[in-house]
Amino acid sequence: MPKPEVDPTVSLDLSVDRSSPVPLYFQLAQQLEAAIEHGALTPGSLLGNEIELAARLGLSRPTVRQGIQSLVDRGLLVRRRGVGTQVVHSKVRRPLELSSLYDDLEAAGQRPATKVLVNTVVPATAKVAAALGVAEESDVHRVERLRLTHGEPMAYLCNYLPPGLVDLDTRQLEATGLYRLLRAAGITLHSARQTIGARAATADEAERLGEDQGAPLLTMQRITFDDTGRAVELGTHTYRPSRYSFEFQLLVRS
Amino acid sequence: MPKPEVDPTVSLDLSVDRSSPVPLYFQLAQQLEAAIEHGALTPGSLLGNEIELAARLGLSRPTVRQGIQSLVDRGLLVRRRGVGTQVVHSKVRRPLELSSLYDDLEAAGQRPATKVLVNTVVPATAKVAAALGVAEESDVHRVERLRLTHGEPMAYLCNYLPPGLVDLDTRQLEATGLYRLLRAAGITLHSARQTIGARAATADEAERLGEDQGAPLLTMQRITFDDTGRAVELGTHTYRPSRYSFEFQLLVRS
DNA sequence: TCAACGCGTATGTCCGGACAATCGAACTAC
DNA sequence: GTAGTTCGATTGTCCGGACATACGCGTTGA
Repeated sequence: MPKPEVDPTVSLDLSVDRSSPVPLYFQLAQQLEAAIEHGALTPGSLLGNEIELAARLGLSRPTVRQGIQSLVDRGLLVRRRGVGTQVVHSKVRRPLELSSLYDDLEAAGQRPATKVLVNTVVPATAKVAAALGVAEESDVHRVERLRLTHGEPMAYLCNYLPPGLVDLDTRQLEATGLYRLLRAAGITLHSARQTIGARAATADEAERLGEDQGAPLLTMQRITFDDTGRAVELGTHTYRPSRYSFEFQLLVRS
Repeated sequence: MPKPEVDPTVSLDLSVDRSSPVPLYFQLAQQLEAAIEHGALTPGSLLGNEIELAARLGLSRPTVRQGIQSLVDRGLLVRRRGVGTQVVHSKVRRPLELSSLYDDLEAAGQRPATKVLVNTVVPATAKVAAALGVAEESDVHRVERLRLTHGEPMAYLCNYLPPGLVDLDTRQLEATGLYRLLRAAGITLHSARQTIGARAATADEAERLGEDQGAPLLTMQRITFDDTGRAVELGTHTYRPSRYSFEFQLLVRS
């Protein structure tokens, strides 16, 4: 008879600090995530039922459920009625977030450099005005930047922002990403609408990015909204495909 | 004095059916979503506090919160402590889901056509074996398809699947999408890892898609996992950028 | 005039319990 | 041996309440 197929129920030592300002369900979620990351909770292993887990931690079941649910929402755990909660196999880790190119690169340890080519105020064209929800011909910020890694150009970024939102200092733009400036200005980013495509480089684009005319470029257009629904940024970016591609994880909305 | 900036608190007639098998919180969520879609709840309007809403519906506050939370998770509502819950402005609607090209096109009313070029079993190369988590040289399905819209080729799709998962009938593959076949086979899709890039077309690719050699192509690689963590599909797709681009919405994970 | 304070209000967190729905496996009957 | 049934285990849904926390705004004080 072969060895049983059922994954073992793992029992690990969890604890919560009731004097901490961190919510209890969040403490639990953090510890579970750490246990998964660290390997204490192996893929496929069952988590043990919620009732007993709550008793062991001195928490109520709703609190335990809330903690588990947050990890389910992020794809780390799967619940099955009548079976239990188990750790998902494989490298299912960080799902897609709304992030800036700068943060992505920095997270990858690339130390990106930015060169601001243009930082002015211009009258909005019809398309820009429609995207940002402002009047045509009204003033908007226009920022053009070149993003470099290892001294080589990687992307050309053109952004429009409505006026009065944030102070666009060229030095700050070169030291950090646009999203950080927006967040630092008290803007709560909420969502974005993106389009990713490809096309051949024009002469100008080729020149800027160090490619040949007609070379394939990866393009991305994005409108970002804050939590009041205002459009706070319109970006038109072109990337050198040899140096950049979009990687992300998707979760099924169940 | 200008007219007040505060958005009005909208009161609409909601009701739940306790004899329905549909969960109460879900009924509430559906009705709220319908009200938003229909325009009864206008962007920016407050939803009214949860306590009173619960009382009006004869529900408990946790149930009402669960219903509201599901819409918050989908980006339709925003909660503010001390303020209330309000409808998000703008066209922030469907966030990114794990979907198939076929479903996307059909949802857009395109009626896609599929031509199966290859449908065989081949020994797995090192890369395919690593992606699918099977032994090198073991048998895997290989499917090559051409996706057409309006009689014109739009994408070339090459997929590998582990054996024994699903019966890959060529006729079915031409009538529907691969994801539907997987779901119909009882497989619960969970997540996918994607990479989107661009490159110049090779002679073969140009031939297949009706482009010139060296023309820019949009590329997508995807490994799809089911809820047990198994890799169930590896896809390598190339798209004609003049006929297809990736559009989606991102939500900030707060 | 303007800044600091306090209050009301709404959501955030947490509790303890109850019953229903579903899954898997052991058991039973044919 | 096989198919159908029963049953235990576990999550799903729902309730009613309690206190904490943060935001907006009016009031107060300098």
